[in-house]
Amino acid sequence: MATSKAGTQPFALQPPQQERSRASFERVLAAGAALLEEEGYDGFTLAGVSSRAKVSIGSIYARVKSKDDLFYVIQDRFMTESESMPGFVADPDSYAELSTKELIVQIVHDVGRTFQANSRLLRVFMHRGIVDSVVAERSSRSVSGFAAAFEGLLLTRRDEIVQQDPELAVDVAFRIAWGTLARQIMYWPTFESEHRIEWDRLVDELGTVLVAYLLAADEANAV
Amino acid sequence: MATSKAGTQPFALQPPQQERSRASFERVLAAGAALLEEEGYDGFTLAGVSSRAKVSIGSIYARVKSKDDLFYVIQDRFMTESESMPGFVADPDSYAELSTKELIVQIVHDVGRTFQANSRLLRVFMHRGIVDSVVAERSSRSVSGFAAAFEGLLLTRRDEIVQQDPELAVDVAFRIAWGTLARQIMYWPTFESEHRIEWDRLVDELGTVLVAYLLAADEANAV
Amino acid sequence: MATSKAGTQPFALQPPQQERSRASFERVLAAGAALLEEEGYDGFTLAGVSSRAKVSIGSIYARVKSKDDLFYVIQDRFMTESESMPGFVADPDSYAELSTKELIVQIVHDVGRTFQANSRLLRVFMHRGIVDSVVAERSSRSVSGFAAAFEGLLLTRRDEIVQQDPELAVDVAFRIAWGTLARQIMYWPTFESEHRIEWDRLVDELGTVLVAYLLAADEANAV
Amino acid sequence: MATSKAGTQPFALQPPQQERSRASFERVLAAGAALLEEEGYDGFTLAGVSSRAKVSIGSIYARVKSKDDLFYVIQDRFMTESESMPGFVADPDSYAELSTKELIVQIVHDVGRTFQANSRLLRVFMHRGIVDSVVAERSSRSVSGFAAAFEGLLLTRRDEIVQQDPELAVDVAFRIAWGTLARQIMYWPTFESEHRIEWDRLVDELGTVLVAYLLAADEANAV
DNA sequence: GATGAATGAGGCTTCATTCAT
DNA sequence: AATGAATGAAGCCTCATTCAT
Repeated sequence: MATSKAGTQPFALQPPQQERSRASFERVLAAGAALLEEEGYDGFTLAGVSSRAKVSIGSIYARVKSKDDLFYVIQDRFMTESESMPGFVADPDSYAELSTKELIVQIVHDVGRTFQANSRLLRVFMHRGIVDSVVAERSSRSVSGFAAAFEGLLLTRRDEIVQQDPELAVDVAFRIAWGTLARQIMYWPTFESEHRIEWDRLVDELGTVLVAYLLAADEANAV
Repeated sequence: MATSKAGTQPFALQPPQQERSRASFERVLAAGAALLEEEGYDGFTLAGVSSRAKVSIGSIYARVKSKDDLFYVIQDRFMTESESMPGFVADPDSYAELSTKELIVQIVHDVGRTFQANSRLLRVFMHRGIVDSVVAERSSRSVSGFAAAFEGLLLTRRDEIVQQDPELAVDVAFRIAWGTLARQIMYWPTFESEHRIEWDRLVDELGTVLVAYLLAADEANAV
Repeated sequence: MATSKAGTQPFALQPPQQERSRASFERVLAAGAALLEEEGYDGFTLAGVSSRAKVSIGSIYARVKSKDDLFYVIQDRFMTESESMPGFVADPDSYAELSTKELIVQIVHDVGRTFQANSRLLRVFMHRGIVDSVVAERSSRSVSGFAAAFEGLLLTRRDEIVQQDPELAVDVAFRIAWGTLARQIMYWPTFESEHRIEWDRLVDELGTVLVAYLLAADEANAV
Repeated sequence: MATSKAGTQPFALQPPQQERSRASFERVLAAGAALLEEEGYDGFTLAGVSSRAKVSIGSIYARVKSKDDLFYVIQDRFMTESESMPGFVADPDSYAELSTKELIVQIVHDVGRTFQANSRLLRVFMHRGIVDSVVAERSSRSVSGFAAAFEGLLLTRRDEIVQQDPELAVDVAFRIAWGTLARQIMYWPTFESEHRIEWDRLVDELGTVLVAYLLAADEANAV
């Protein structure tokens, strides 16, 4: 079982007292993220981050308790960046005009776009999440936020949902969209079925699935 | 041994006087799998396997080219064990009597049971699959086999599938079932939505989703 | 300083009692020599010899005390093979007709041919000789035999040697021929001077040198 | 540092605050060289160097990419030390006054002295040179430099050389001197002929040989 | 006698973390 | 405060030698 690190307090130990210091830690985070993207977790060494950021290892340790801790901060940074969020989280109001069916399809597309845009880093977070419960917990928290937005948005159309328990249904709907696409990204480009359907097709089809589930099969097929 | 993968397959010596040797390598594989289950990939060290199996490191290397290779053999062994296969793969004929709706529900349950029974090892294979393409490839091949069985079974009821492209639909259905459940296992026990619905409930609901998608919403709701 | 193994008794521990056993040890020696030629000393492992000779490691150890010992036996075998000897050692009488100058030139050519024909193995023996005094001692003994033949042959023309101490002179002559050519072989194909003169040219020139030294410069130049 | 060989050259960090670090790496090089001298290449282990230099293994790896690389650096250091160079390389001008015959004799003595003073390390470099082409290449380059100096010096007296091709002749002369003496050092103290003439005698005689070859036998004998 | 599986010491290398400057 | 040199535990792998069968 992975070591349970829940409860550690990972954020910056000292409030940055100088601008220069803040900027250099910022470089550390950027360098770390870049390294993770380019070389995966195996290439993420403190020596590498230090030399890439042009910040000494000692300075990194002044801000962060351990390598794991640095990873957590990078993950945090990533998760709060707007580019890493699906559109329906960043700007839910703009979906008001859509029909429910269109809304579902649109939301699924947002999820798909998010995964494609961040696949490398997401893969690294999945990788570590399996082994480090702090990472898993944080990923989970972030995704829960997305789930809440997703579900909130759909529940504004609660009357149209045909399932008996709409709360449950939208939760399941989110898991399906997120889980299925996450899985493709994870082993990308190795797909697990012989039919190597393309990403866009899969995203479209996921829309169909959720429409069928939440609204009605008839509706789904009436394209 | 089922799947023969030239080049990465273990040595497979002659049985005669190697009986003792075969038994000791069997202990190595068991020890390795146990270590992986209990401590994850980080705990999987040659020293650990050696001492747990009571087999010297040198003996392990007599059968296997490298640590990675040992991992592959363990993976292979796991993938060809019947306990690691969903029921619909091991024994597809016994599903003939079921109605299509029952069949779908049953198949999804099979998938769910497989994940629950093997969650620890599956998590390790996912973990390594992200980083080691041989592992990913093998996992993928195994899952492809399940997908083929899944799809084959559903396509015997092709007439009842309402989607315009039944081949695509059953492929998507498999990805949804597999991907969603794999994802839950991956971060187990951390779920990504606030609603911590239990595993069985999710499996049930997945059945509903796929029935709605493949057959019709009406059917799905007529519980 | 390399471990001094002088005094160990390296030859076959047991007289071969059966023909079959003798033949199999013969295969061991051949396999060992082939391995040494093809892969150098680093590729000379007992596992390699055993599998190549199709003789078990245990059987090898029945004939030989250690890996070093096996090497010694192979070296011995090589040194007593006629192919590894210069012509003037194998058949000194056939040089009787030559003029002294021709004799010198011919002898040097013999040395050159010997080195070229056996360069790979000779290199291995040099390599080990630096580190293992038993190997050095044996090489030395073998070369001493060649030296004796060389010197004996030249001393039949003692009257023509212009140096004051003909015994010394022919000894030096041999060292020069042997040493210079051995050195080229050793680092072959890396030569140590910018002029990459070819082997044959060097051999010719060595003849000239020795004629000049032993007979007279005038004689040498009167080609 | 003299010869700059891009790619294989050590890191060469800035002097400032690395003074301590430079000193410790110096200790590493000294310990390595001492180990090589005392125990040969087999005794040259990182653990040995580390404990002898009182520098951690990790620190060694901060300066050097691998064990081989450390060896190269030691070799480089050795080759650029003035003590390892024959006098005619370090200070060719001081030979201007000598007669050509005296020059030849003196140069050969220089070579002899170089070999005697550095026999242990030279033996190690020969040993590795057989197996590691980088070592061979570097040795070769160093010796080529000596050869050039040797040949340059002799060619200032080109008119006195009786051989038809003076360039070739001095090249051969160098090979003979270097090769013959290198060979004696290699198997030191085992000589290959029964006459165990002493080193100095051999060096003297080599002088005679080269005088006879380059100038004339008469000259050589007129001692 | 022959076999070859088993042993395990010993070698190289990496990298998170510490701490003197 | 910042630096980056130093540490050394821990991991993987090889192969000569032994010994049960």
